[in-house]
Amino acid sequence: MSTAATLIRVRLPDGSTREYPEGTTVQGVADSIGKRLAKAAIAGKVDGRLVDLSHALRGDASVEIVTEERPEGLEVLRHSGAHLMAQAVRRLYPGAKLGVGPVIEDGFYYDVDVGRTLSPDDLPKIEAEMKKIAEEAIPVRRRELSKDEAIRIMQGRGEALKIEMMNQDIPDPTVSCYEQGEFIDLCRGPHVPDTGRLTAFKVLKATGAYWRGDQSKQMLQRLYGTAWATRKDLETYLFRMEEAKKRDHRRLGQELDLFSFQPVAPGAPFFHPKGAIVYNLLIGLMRELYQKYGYQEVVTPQIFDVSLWHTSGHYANYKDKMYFTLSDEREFAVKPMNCPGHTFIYAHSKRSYRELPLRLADFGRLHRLEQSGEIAGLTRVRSFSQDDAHIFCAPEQIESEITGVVKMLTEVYTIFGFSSPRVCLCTRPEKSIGSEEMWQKAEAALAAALQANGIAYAVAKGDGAFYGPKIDYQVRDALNREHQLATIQLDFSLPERFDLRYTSAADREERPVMIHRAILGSLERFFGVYLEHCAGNFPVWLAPVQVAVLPIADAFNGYAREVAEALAGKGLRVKLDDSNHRASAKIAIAQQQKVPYMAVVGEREQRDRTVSLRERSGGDKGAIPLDDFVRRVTEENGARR
RNA sequence: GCUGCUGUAGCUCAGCCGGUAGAGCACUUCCUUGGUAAGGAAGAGGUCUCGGGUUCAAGUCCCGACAGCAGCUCCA
Repeated sequence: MSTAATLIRVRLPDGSTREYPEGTTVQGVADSIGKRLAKAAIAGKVDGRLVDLSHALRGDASVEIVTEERPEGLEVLRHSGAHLMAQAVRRLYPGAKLGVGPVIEDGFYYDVDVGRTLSPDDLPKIEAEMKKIAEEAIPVRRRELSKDEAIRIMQGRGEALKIEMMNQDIPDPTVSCYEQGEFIDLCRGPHVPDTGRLTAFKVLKATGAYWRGDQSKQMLQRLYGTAWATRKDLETYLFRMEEAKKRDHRRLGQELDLFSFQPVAPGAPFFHPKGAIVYNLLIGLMRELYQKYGYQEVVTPQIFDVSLWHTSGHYANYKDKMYFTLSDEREFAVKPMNCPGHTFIYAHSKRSYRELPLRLADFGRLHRLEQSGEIAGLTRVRSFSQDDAHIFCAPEQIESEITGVVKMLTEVYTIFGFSSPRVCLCTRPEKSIGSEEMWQKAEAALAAALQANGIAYAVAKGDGAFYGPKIDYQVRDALNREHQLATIQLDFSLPERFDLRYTSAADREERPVMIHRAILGSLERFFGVYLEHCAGNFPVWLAPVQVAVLPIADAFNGYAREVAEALAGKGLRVKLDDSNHRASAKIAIAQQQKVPYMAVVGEREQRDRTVSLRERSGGDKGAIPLDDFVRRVTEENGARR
């Protein structure tokens, strides 16, 4: 160390300040703090900017050491994982071209062109090569290069895609590259100091992906991988994935006999009796709340003359997703939305401001021709219904109406155990109708309503409906995955297109505003999301079978029938299992069907007029009097628990 | 829609280098009448998704259709 070295002041997260010679690296700072930290360090944060450990400090700065357990540390680890995978691919498939390799939730991917499609057999080979490179502990070096020089290097390596990126997307005159052994990649970084830091990773799958997500461009192979700080974390993650698979709603739908799909109607679910019970209970809940929140339910047609869709703007903006039919020499379209139909009910009579807000709800079946590759289980279907409603109101009622929707929605989500939703304000999309002022007014009104209710939200530019901006609600499920459910859309266009009016207090003809809103959203999608959320363990009020009555032997079938009738008499859903299985088999079957309560009856129960209770969560809960049991389940059912 | 993978009994799946189809569960019948996660036996059940092609011979190989699954910018 030169005696003339200038000292710089480094502020640490705990507020303390230390002095170091200028040029000290982040690793150097970590080393000076402690052995454990020095070892766990994976990157640094200098004045809030993520940098490599090898980053040399050139002046006073606040420095944070990022360890691999921290979210940023994991991100660095995963980004390096992507490089490691790319290096393995370059070693195994000479001439392979690299696309992009970003970090994603729980892992990373890298798009590569290896001149053919990769099969599942390729994955273990790639992973084995990655292990080899990791064990070599190759130092990772950052290089700042001029763009021209970087392009020359990439040309030498045949990296056509990287060159395209530099030419088209990177305006900066200099770029950074990361080098590890014979491998070099264009990358912002930061990265781990050497490949030996990668100890827990796995190559997960390979699929096709278009270069830059553009269908007209070449198809690359997207390799997915994951990396974690420790092997244990990796195992936990893989276990979590297995658990998620077990509660996949398509699988549960089959196992619990809730619904099915048939090739004759792609994207259109068939709800079996048990599934239909749940489906109708969801509708029942909403109907009850409609009463409370002042909605009126209507029933409207399925198909309309195309002229209606021309007026509404759907023909121009939504035609690709609509079903058409030529019948009676007249062209009709199957409705993809309820809104235009509702305008007819509104316009059927002369409306006064005294009637507003008019809230019309409709569980009508909708059909949308989603792209064949988009449809999946219940989450993306072509035939569905929504807990849909349209609120016709005066402009000055917008805020209070939206407040009302927000209140109702909170009540609903509480019932289902979805908490802290994320809210988005979606603005004007490219394909849309209505004037610019109209949109600005509508977007401002939604923002005002959100602010008035103290709701934090993000803006999703261009994600609105074609007729107006919207507020979307995303909830997190039991596995911490996000799902979009509620939507609240503001619409000044349809009232104009259908020339809707009301007479104001000042006896003037005014234009109402329409608020489109759904809380569960599509009932089909909600069904799927909730089924996964509860893993098929429906609460008592939603369970297709609430109680399974299980006689120990035929001799007690009579009493078992009495028990079943006592429950059914209270409107409860009961299944009497009078098969000749043994009690333990009957229990296993009911357990697998995730029935909340099992009432086992034998000689003792018959004598004492009790049932031996067993809950889905397992274990014999002992005998309770039949009357008490009926009361308990009835109460729980009514309370929607 | 595009790319890849898959399609065998009601369900989950096996079926080798092409030689006429198998298991477990479920179902039917019989035996068993049992106390908290599956008692035993017998039987029935298949146009191997559909349509073409290659072959002496196709569930198996090739082409096409349909359906399902995964993916299709979370921007170096």
